[in-house]
Amino acid sequence: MQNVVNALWTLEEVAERQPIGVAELARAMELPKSSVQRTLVTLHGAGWIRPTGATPTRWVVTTKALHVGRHATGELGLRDVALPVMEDLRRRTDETIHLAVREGSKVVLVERLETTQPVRIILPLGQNLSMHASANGKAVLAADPPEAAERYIEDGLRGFTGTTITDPGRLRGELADTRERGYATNSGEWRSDVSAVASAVIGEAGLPVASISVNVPTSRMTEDARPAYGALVRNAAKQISAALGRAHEGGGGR
Amino acid sequence: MQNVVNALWTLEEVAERQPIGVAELARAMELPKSSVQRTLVTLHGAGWIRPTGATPTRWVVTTKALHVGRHATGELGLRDVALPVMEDLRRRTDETIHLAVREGSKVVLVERLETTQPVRIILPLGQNLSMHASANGKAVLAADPPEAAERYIEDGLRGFTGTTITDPGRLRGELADTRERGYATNSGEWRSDVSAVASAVIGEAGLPVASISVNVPTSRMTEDARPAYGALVRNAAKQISAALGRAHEGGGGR
DNA sequence: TACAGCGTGCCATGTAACGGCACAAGTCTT
DNA sequence: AAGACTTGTGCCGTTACATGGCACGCTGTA
Repeated sequence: MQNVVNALWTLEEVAERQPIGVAELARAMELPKSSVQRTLVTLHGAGWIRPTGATPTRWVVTTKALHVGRHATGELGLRDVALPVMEDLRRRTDETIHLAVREGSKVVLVERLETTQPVRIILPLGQNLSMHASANGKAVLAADPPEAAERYIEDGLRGFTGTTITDPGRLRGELADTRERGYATNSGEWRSDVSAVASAVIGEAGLPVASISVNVPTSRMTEDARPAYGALVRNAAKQISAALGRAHEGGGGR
Repeated sequence: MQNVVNALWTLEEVAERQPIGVAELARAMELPKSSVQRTLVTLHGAGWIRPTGATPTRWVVTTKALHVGRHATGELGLRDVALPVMEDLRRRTDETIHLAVREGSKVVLVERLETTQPVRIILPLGQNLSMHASANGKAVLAADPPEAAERYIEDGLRGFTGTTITDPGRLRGELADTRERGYATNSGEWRSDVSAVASAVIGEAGLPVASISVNVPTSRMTEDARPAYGALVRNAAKQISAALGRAHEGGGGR
């Protein structure tokens, strides 16, 4: 099914480069122009992309992908279970709450509630989070079996800011601290002006399936606030984990 | 490219019914089991779905669709332009702000900022909004050329709550009021406990490309608040429209 | 005026998608 | 406890259909 793979690839490229035309896209993908053209028409027919209306024809993605993507919360019903807990957490902290799901060796942002306070950056849903330079990533890594964490560490730890942990030994220590405390921290290790605390959500298999975090501008993250937020986020994660387990026991499904 | 169409359809069905196995999916889609099986493996290879790990194999969608979908804001750079305005609007109102884009005869939620106040429902991104029973929809419809609105009206106006406008004449009057005021309203016409005011974002072609709204629990939407919020949302939409125009004039390109 | 870029459409070739079928493993029923 | 059902997976001959080179009409530029 090579053509399906090509079609999906084309879709991704359109999303990345939109608005874009046939010729430019074919050049970028190093594919015959007529093949790309046929694929674009097909994707349009299926409702995944649409022409902008301009001449020459430029293509952009539709919201079809969003429709599909909103189901991408990993565990069944994770969003429904997590949202009330996230709301409560935001009410108590008035800071930005993130929910990220584990996917292979990645952690992806799938839901968020924003603070009303002025804040520097708003991350788009679907954002990939670093495994070793984000609180959510470290929370998941700490809840993983040690072999999995080691495998990740061996791939190398990329630096983002001056405080990013790039030394394997220091990261191992940090993960041990995380396990002891019950929550992970991030002090401007990915973006220097963003700090956070996070705690992993444990699925029925005993493995981390998601993570919830409180995100705070580094300037507001005092040494008093950190453990307080940590305790809150730890309890929130525990609540969600318990609710997930119950959903599987009870007659939840259909 | 029938197989591509089938593959995309399969992806949608997996999203809708996840977690689901081959046999059940094949039955639901009335397609040969082996074809569905091959498609699932292909989608997995391309990274759009993944097995849950359970036996028998159940499939769920990955966050790939989210990655693609976050680019689906219609106009180039709409999100970047709109977010600061939305933040300002939320700061002034402390209510939930929605950004929706126009797509054919649909209006789809693509960005939101939540209030800190307790609220009934949080809509997921990608949610389809009604054209005649939501403030965002009516704002777009009012900014459309009259023929387009008439074409929509002729398809019939579905009722959702007791206050939904299902009479074509009343809707025409409402749209005229909207044009005069510069903002559309919704008084529990889709969900009885949600009211809103909205105003359309006009693209460079002079047509509505998006809409921004302030959403309030019906109990908090007093007769005093409505025009105040209306003026705010009208100005916000005007700001975004102007910024979009400028982006196209200036060297905003890459 | 000539040229180079664009999007679009055609068509003979040959690849690879199709789907019926069979099998192994597991689950519920009797 | 043993059959009668599921389930997911893999094979393989046939032929449908995806492929990509090519040519056309168009627009903006040199």
